[in-house]
Amino acid sequence: MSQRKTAGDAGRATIRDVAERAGVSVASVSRVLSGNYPVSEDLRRRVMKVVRDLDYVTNAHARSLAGGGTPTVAILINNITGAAFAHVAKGVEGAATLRGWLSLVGTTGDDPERELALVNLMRQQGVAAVVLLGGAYDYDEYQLRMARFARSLDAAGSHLVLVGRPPLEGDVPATTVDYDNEGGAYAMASHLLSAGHREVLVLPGHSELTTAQGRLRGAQRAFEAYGVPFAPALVRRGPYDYEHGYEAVEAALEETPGFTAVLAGTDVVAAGAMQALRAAGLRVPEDVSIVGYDDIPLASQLTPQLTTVHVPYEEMGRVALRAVADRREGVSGRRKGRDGDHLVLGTHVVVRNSVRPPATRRG
Amino acid sequence: MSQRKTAGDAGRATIRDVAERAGVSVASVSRVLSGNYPVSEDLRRRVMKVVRDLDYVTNAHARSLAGGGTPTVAILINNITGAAFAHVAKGVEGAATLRGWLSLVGTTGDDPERELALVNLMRQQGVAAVVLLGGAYDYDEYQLRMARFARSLDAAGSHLVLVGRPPLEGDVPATTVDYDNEGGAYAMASHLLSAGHREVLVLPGHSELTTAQGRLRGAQRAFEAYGVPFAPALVRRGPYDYEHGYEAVEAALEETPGFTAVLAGTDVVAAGAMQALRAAGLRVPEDVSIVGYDDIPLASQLTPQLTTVHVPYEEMGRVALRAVADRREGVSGRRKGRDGDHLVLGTHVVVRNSVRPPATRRG
DNA sequence: ACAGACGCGGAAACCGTATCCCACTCCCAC
DNA sequence: GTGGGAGTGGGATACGGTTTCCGCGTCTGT
Repeated sequence: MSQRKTAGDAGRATIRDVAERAGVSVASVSRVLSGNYPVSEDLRRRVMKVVRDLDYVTNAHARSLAGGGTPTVAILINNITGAAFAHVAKGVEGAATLRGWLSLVGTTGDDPERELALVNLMRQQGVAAVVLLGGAYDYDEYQLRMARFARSLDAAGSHLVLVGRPPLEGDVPATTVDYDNEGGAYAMASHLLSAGHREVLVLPGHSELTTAQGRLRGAQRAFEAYGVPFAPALVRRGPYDYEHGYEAVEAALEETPGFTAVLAGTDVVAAGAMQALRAAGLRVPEDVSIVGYDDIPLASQLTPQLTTVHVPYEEMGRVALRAVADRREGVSGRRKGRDGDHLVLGTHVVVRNSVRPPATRRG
Repeated sequence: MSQRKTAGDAGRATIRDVAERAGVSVASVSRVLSGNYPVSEDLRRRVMKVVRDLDYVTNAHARSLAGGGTPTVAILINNITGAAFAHVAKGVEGAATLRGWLSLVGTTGDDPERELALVNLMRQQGVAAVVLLGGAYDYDEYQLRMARFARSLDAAGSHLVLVGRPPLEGDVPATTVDYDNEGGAYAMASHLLSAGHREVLVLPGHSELTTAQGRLRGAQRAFEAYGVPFAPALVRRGPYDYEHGYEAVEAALEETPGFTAVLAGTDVVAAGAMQALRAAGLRVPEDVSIVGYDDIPLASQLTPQLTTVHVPYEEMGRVALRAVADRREGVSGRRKGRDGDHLVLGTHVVVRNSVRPPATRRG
């Protein structure tokens, strides 16, 4: 007596239990369930009945081990709570589910250690791809770190996808899905300038954050194009959050008043800025105009509704997953990774009603 | 010649590759890596060097199959984008990562079919628990469906956790993490009534949504306690979104003007309502007061900042995971599932500045 | 110096599934 | 009636680890 599991007891039913109970072989059950092999109608019925009776589901781990298995994509994100990247995650997850893929999610909380740990964890899981969301901090070490991730994942048959970050330098096996960050900032700043604003408070974000760098560059280019001097005193840096927007405006009103518009690096920053202006008794947009960036739902829910730059976050997520899926299909070329490595999506200004020409008050 | 994989080629390195290259047995490598067995320092060093050289990670599927493996919790959610439930997800994920657990995430998009498919998928994955987020639609079929999920998962050694929904009836193996929904609504409505408001526009949400039912009940109880008649004409139903808030107020201003306050079922609905009032030339809170529910970041970012009910969403997520983890430790009692089955967290009103006593204008 | 005990390395069984390959059956055509 | 072909069932094996059991070597105590 081999004393196997006393049937029907604890744990889940195995394919053997099903086979035994249906009086067929294990292989037949597997074939009925995977459906990629012809079986008689009678067999199918018998097996399916037992499957329903036992409420049997195949063990995904065993299945993956044996070669099959549902592909899984890992989503690594700083903070699920951020509206912008939640939308990207939604795009990835939605596209994944559509193809029957699974989505693992991990949050890094801006901690490089945790990021490393998570990438390794995902590597263990044998994920088809790791999608890294969010602007990166452009430390020296960053490029090396990411390159190592990329090669490591590539060697394990997986793939690294960077969303919303600039592409990696050199011949690194990674895909980047990006948006025209600088172009959006250029257009947004131009909008303000063409409305007549000349003294603009700029809140671009942290200087190490690649996203912030791009947005600032775009704004600068616009100022140059309009021949308007870019006053460093009117640039205030800080994190992409509500509090920063509030405090920056508060401080600017104190130290460098006279600006007629605020160019915020983010809708959330713009919201904080708007609140601070109100608290100081200024009206938006009558006294001061404000623009944001991202076009998250908040932008259209503020009063006045925010003129901002639309970024196709959810589509970026979908595109990222498609890139991975396509690459997985086209295993023919083997060592490719040439095209489709860097996808850039467009942005555009959404005009609402937080901008007016400046009141004629400075002299 | 057994013609195994030509070492160092495609795919990931196996434990055998490591063993071979280090000149030790497979078992030794496993022991070094899992660390649950004494090994000599020399062996450890030799193995670890090869592990680093090969950038080896264990195959999670194989490990799970063999009994070990990292526990995984599945988070099923209607829409990641919703701020409230994103916070719950964050709580679950954070607590999971803290314990070295993994988080799978799936979105159901309010589709029962997809929910079913996802629960089955998660069952295949052998997850330690399935956490279902969000208010439920109280159809007749719902209770049966959930009970089936619960039993099914329980039989497979997993567990169902309902967050933000009322508990299941009968002896169902599921855990519920809830908050004092009705109590919060009672307190919120009382706040409005004690400020002197008598004509209150109520936007409770969809009548089939359990969350909405609770919030409406709480409000009604408060009205009764204050001896204020609850006017059905001033109740407008609809989805929990910005547009509904806007349109409901628009319609109410047309059909049943004279209300001095809006009791919104959600902060987002409140935001819509606020916008509509402004569009109609009314000031908040001077002409009309508004209160929300949920206390998402948006609430404090609006102008004026919204008085609302704080719901400990992130903590609910943490509590949910802890409940699962505890249950998993305490396998001693075997057939328990008695206590800890229904956890209720408290809510409280957060007073900001969207409420004022009604202007003396009605006669 | 010898016996016993302890520590550590290695072979093999097993986890649950998919699949290759072979054998068997049934049917049809010659 | 028999041979061949098509179609279906079943046994064996691989997937990558973990773990148990066993054996050998060395250290210690008397």
